[in-house]
Amino acid sequence: MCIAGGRIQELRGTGRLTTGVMTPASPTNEVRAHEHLFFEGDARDHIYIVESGWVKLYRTLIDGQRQIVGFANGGSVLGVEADTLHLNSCEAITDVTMRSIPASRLNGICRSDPALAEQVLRQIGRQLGAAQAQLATIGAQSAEQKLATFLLTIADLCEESLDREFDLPMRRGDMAEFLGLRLETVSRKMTEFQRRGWIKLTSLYHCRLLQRHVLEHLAQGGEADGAQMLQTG
Amino acid sequence: MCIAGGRIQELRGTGRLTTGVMTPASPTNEVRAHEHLFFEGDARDHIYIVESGWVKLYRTLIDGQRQIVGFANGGSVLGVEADTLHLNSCEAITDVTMRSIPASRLNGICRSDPALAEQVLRQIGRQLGAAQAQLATIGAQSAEQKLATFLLTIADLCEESLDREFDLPMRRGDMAEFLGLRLETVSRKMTEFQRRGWIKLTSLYHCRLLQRHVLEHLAQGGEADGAQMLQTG
DNA sequence: CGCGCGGTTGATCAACCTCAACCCGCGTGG
DNA sequence: CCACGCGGGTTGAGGTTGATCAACCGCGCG
Repeated sequence: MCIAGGRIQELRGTGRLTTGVMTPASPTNEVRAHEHLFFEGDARDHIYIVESGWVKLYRTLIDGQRQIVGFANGGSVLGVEADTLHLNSCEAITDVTMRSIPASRLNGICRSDPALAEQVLRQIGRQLGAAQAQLATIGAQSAEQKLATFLLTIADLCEESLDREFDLPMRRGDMAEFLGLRLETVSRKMTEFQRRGWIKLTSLYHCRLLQRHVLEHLAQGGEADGAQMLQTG
Repeated sequence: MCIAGGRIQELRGTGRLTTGVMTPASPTNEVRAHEHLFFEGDARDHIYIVESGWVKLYRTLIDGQRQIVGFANGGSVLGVEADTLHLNSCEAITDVTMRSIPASRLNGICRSDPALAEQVLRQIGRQLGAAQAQLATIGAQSAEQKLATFLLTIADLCEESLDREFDLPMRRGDMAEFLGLRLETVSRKMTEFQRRGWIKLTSLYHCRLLQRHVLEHLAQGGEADGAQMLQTG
């Protein structure tokens, strides 16, 4: 099913942690768009579970280059990769609500709250798989293929709503930093996709898939100029 | 400490699961170099814990491109990213011994074996951090920087033994597929590193670091031609 | 109005890929 | 013993992709 053309599974809403699992006392925090939940190097005194909204996780190299290592929405667990210090920075890209769990409660969590522990375990496994899929995308695909993969992922995410139409919750620069490209390249490819009739951008942040099969072919490693896809052009 | 120039922490031997944690009944399997433990798409009826030796985890795109998503040695847990089917193929690159845990025992593992469960939790967190570090390397660094990062990672791994001297347990092609490069590029950069006096290859699979600080500078995003590093040349 | 931010577009360039030849060590078999 | 092929690696020439640098657009806002 999900072969190596891999989608970013952490973007999916499936398997999310239900609030019912949480102990009633877990506090709910709210964070506004563009605020940071934590920075790389901060002490990790909590882990967080996103309830609604979107955040981006990223790392910064000393030369200023950034790499977004994941986007996360409802159900995702943040901060589990860290031991004592956060390894990523985390910034809300929309308004966000989340629950926080003190790091101290992680010790012995299996005994104290086995249901939560197993949910967390499953969720980390999912995130690991997503990170690996993203490795395959960044490491082995062309700019065109990366963008096709990315758009399909976001589209799948929103297929609960109107088919083939969805919001892109991040800017061009975020997409570029996620895919290991420059924002100019993302911009060029987006317009190219549109010019070829594969997608339609109704606004900068809203997209409609016109030729989903072409994108799927690309995302799985196919060429853009195959004759078999011109039949519908 | 480990800022974004990120090393592949899963390569480190630290934090490995001790056999004492395992229930005595866990069977030990042996696998010879170049044999597969499992393939992408196989049913995941076990997870595995590596005891000794090295394996590579990889995904294959339909056009034949491969991406190695991680190398694993003693202490690593394999198969946790999967739900019902393995998402990666896993091949031994040296002779390997490992223990297997039936997938059925994962349900309720927190109750039945909380010590093991928490070790697995920590280990997956580590692997997730490693995958994210690798994302930053692949997505945001040049070929030169990627190779410097990679060599330092392997070197750190072996710093238990003779300082600055270590084995590369994989071939050029594996390094390339891990770093998102072509093997010709890896080969070229390796000889270039050697020509510049940064490393010395005593054999194809044995390396000695002569100018560790130069590699560190590169790995953190620095330039190769800075004057400040020629003082020791 | 002027400015800044985010995005688009164009021209140029270099890093890396591609394809091909070649080297070397090794095992095999005539 | 040598010829041969093979796997893994290195090296070279040339092409392409995507980065770089710069100009420009549209919009919102002080």
